[in-house]
Amino acid sequence: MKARARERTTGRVSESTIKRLSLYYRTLAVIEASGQKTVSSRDLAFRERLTPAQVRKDFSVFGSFGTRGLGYPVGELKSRIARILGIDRTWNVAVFGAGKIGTALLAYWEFQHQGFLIKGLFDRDPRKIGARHGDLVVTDVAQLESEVARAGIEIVVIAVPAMAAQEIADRCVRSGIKAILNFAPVNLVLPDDVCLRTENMSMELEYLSYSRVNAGRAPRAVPGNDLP
Amino acid sequence: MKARARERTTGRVSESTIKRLSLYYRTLAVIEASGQKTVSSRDLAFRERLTPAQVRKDFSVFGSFGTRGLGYPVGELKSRIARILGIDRTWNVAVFGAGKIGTALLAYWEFQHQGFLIKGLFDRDPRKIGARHGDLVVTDVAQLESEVARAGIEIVVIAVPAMAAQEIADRCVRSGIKAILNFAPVNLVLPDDVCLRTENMSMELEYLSYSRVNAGRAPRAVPGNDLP
DNA sequence: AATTGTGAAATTGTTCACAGCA
DNA sequence: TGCTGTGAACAATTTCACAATT
Repeated sequence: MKARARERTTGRVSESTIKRLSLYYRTLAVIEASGQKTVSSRDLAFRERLTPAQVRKDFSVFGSFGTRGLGYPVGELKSRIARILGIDRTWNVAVFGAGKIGTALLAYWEFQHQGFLIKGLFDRDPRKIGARHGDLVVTDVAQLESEVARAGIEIVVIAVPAMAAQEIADRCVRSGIKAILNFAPVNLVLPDDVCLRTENMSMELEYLSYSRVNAGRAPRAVPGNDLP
Repeated sequence: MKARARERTTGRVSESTIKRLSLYYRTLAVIEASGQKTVSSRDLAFRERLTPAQVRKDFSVFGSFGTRGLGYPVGELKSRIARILGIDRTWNVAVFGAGKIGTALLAYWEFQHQGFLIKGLFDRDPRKIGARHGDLVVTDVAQLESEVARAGIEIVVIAVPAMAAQEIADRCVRSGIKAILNFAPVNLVLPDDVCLRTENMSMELEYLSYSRVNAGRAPRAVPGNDLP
């Protein structure tokens, strides 16, 4: 293949590849900050505890970004990944639920998630409505439909109690929302064209529990080498 | 195989099976609360958006729990899963970082995670040390080693800034901790026998972003998340 | 000499399809 | 009849290994 970096329009890309792209992106930011200009699949693999072949395969799905004998140009690789992930733009986000989780997310956001702009914070509780969090004011969830439209919300974070989550999700979907990040411990039922991710801390804790109980054999991603 | 429910001691169990067990567990609690006494693989599969064969395969890894023609006894299945996951006991947990994320976790915990008991909350900031959160008092992180030992901490949650996370993790590991749930946006480097899970909200948001940009063909999530 | 890009092989995970049992 | 348990078929993902390129 002619080596001028070419982006390929690919058919099916696996979820795991996309998740790893996200990891690479974060690590590339660190590498870029350190001043390093190129990075090899071996280097990146070592940092992520993956194999170099995996790293190359992940990138090759989208085309040829690297230079044989040299590696990948850090800055360019990073911006290509940003483009693939769709984070070379901003997204308007609304958070539903101004309780502990909702407000903790706001704090988390401050120094992270540059491209995901929180444009709305909603709650049902009259005692919370009107409260300020940074430059956001808690809005009555009754105004969900009008505010989602007005603020051009594209992604919704659900941080309300389990009981209320399905109703909020339904109303968001009816307002045209197609991407939901759910923190409520409940299986939301949504149309197939809505992308839903459920953040599930129980699952992670239970996985830790499982692996402690079955401590003899721990699950390992062995770092792998192409050549020493 | 003789049909008396028998637990099998299995060799390699996939991570995805364990994650799904966690999902089944949560759903079984809902089913149990509804009074339903048996559940079929078809029923469970429908609720989790999986295939019935997948559900049966997951259970069969650990033995035969069901009754042909009838399904699985809800209560018994639930407690078997609890045993497999190691949540038929309690675990002593410490949280490092009493900032927004750490304290949000505490609130989240209240009505969840019954078996994971928070026995310590630590921070470095003198203004936070001594503050009460429910029946926990923020302890100086200087006492990490002594408190981990005294309270019999087995699982650690890291909710400190990225800068400080590796140091905390190292000290925990030196104190004998073998299971860490990390909320700091950094790749921790730890010995192979320490089980580490990193909760990564960026990854989920970026996945949503990706699937909106590539909206033509909707993404199917993996176990752990939403769809098969 | 170093390192990518990629078919082919190996491995892992999922679904099928049906025997066997309540 | 209905539904589990499971080997065999199939599908997806990862790793290998090496030609191609700088």
